[in-house]
Amino acid sequence: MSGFPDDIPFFDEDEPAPTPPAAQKPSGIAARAMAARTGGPDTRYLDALNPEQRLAVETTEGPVLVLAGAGTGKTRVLTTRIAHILASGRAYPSQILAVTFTNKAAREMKVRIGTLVGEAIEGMPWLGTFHSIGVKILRKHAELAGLKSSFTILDTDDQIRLIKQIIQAEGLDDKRWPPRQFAQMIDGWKNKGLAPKEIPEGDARAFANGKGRELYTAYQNRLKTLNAVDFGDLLCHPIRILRDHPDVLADYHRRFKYILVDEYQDTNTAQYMWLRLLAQRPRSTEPVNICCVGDDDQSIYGWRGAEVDNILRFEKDFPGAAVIRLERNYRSTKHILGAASHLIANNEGRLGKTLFTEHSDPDDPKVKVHAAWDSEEEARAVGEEIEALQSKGHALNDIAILVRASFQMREFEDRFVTLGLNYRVIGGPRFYERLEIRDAMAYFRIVAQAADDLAFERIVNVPKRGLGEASVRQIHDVSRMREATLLQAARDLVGTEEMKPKPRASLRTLVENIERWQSMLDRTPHTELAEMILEESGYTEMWKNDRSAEAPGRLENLKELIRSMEEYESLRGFLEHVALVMDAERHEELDAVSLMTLHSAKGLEFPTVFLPGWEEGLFPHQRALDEGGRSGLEEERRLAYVGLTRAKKNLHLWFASNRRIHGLWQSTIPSRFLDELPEAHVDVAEESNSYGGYSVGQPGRPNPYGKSRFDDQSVFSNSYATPGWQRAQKNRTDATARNWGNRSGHQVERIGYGEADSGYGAGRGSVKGRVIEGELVARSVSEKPSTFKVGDRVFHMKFGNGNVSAIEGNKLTIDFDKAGQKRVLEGFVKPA
DNA sequence: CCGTGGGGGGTCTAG
DNA sequence: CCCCCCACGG
Repeated sequence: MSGFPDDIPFFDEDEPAPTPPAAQKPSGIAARAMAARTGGPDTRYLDALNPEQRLAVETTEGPVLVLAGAGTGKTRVLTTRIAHILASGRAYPSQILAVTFTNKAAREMKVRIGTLVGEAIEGMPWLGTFHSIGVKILRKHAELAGLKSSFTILDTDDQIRLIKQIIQAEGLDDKRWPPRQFAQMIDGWKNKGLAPKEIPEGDARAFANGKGRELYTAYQNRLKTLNAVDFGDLLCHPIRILRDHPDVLADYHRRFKYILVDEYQDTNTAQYMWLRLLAQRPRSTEPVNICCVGDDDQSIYGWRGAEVDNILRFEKDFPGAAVIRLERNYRSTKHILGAASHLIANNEGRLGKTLFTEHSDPDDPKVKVHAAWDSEEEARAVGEEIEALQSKGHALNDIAILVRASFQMREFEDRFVTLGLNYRVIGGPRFYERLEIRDAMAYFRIVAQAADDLAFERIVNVPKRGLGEASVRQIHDVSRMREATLLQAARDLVGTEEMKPKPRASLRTLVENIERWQSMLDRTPHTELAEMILEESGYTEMWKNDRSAEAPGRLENLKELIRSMEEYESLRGFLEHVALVMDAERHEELDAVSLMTLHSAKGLEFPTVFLPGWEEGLFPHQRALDEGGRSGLEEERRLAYVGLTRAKKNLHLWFASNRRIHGLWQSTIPSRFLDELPEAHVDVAEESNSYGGYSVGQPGRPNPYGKSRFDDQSVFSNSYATPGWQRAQKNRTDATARNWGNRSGHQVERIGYGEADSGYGAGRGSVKGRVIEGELVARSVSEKPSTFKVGDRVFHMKFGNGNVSAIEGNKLTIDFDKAGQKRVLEGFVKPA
């Protein structure tokens, strides 16, 4: 039995009242509208806009594409546009569909619309992320997807465990066919909106000896019996429902008078299909009032299926669309904008925008480029710089460090801990991904949704109650035999003699507890119930008895969990929230440096920004280059652009000549992106003392060069002429050349992070002049026909013999007899 | 049934 | 290097 009543009204409570907005209770917009009765409509909110922004706000009818560069007031336009639609009486709040990508963006929009129009935001039920709106649609029409409206949303962890079970059930070796990899494939298919029967034959064959499609089907079936969906389904199910049920679609067409999309450049194919379905009006000449806002230069989610193409072809998709460019930047100095614009100009395939600022101060500092010996040095120097700023009264809240990869954060954290400098990690290990939170949530889930077998499995022996693998298998057997949920199976099992007395008694207690909690669900305040569950299950007890260092923190987190439940009206609402959201705890009041990845920095701004790790292989990231070729490089460049444009005033770029990657110290080359910065806006910083702190050949850190290449740098002043810089340049060119050499057929392979030769090792051979990176990477995606074909028997130096199972450009997917499935470059295999 | 240690593999990045 | 998984022994 589901714990959720199926008749909760999530949908109809927001039907517009039969009276026009101006006649509603005099609050919020209505108040404004009424106040305006005497003298025309109150449109003071328009006064804060520049002409382009104002055009974007007032062009309410028909399709509109707003190309909004970084810092040009994109959010202001979106929120003001909504406010304008509301205040001018064009639509009710519930008739506006506004989608964002992140919960943070959705939250921010709600707040800002709130300040514009008053407190009427309760009535914006369709403002949210693609996923949260997907949930809403799916809950309403769950039965059309073969689900009950109480379905649970699995997170990545659950998803992988489920896939693992399915792979094992097929009798396959989950070592050879990693569930994780398959989960990514499924994700990829769902990003394209593909059901099992729609996936390309090649894809289907690429996994588990051709069982890809079968496994995908089995996975979907399993989800259905679990009454569960994964993230991808939150888009795919609604698409199918809207596509297959014209009456339902027509309903939404009537409902949504205006559609707004934030970050349109990040939409994937499924999201695009979803939007098209809702925006298209087949039997009507009425214009489609869709407004997409985005910036092709800030498209940084290609790796998870985003199609920049969606924004590039907007005008084709929506004929007669108005395209409005916002290029007036309010955020950054001219140096920062100059650097960013110059860098991004290296990309092809842009819609083209040039940011400018009218604000210019001769005292504005140029962008500074710094060199460090290694990553520890980098962290130390940045720490010192921040301390210096702090002592000059600079708020830590105004400082951010943006890294390419999360492993870079650790050194900064370590450093800040020793310095006693406050910092906060944004988007770090997420609150709800923590062990104790996931456990607690599993308890809540099984109570709210009895069919949630994954939740049951997770907690059946947590805390330890003597129900080990043997008992769990017994429960599983019964469940399969009776086609019942694990909980039902467990209930059946305790009534028999099949289990030994001890596990049976403890299973009985558990089942009875769960049933009792379930029966209380509707009549007990949910926070109270949640506390009760954690107490009576022995879960909090378990951590109280745990003497490890983390235990107190975990208890604290559990308290925090209960506390955060108070904001929600029911356990159900809360579970949904957690499945979709739950960013880490925010301590806004604390003055602290922000530490995050470049990806999570999009949309933010800080007066002072540090961008460490500008080295080849890290930024641009090797994997992006290997897997994405030229377009991968361009995406990395856009990421760099995003990073640069986060800064308002002070911008510091760093590279370290040595970095530890998976435990090994490797020497590195400055990022090619540093070369793409305009000298007019950049200073190479002279470090007064940052090299004094380490000594050459310090224990535990062998110095491959004997003497630091930067030892004598400080003799020279700010210029690209320092020997360190020049040597770094030379080093870079040489090594790029070596990579080039390698790629055309020598030892290097970069499958995962393994032991593969870094490619930056001993030099050999050289190519004169500067290697143009575009051509270098373009090779790996060239579509020239492979010399191999599917089914060929091949030999690889490292992995041995195998069969080609898929070909993509010059990359082959090969099922090796011993090593399993790998993707390798064609140059590394020869016919067997 | 549960804890430990060896071995192998590998997280860039949302929801 | 670090984490996860599995085999093994108590």
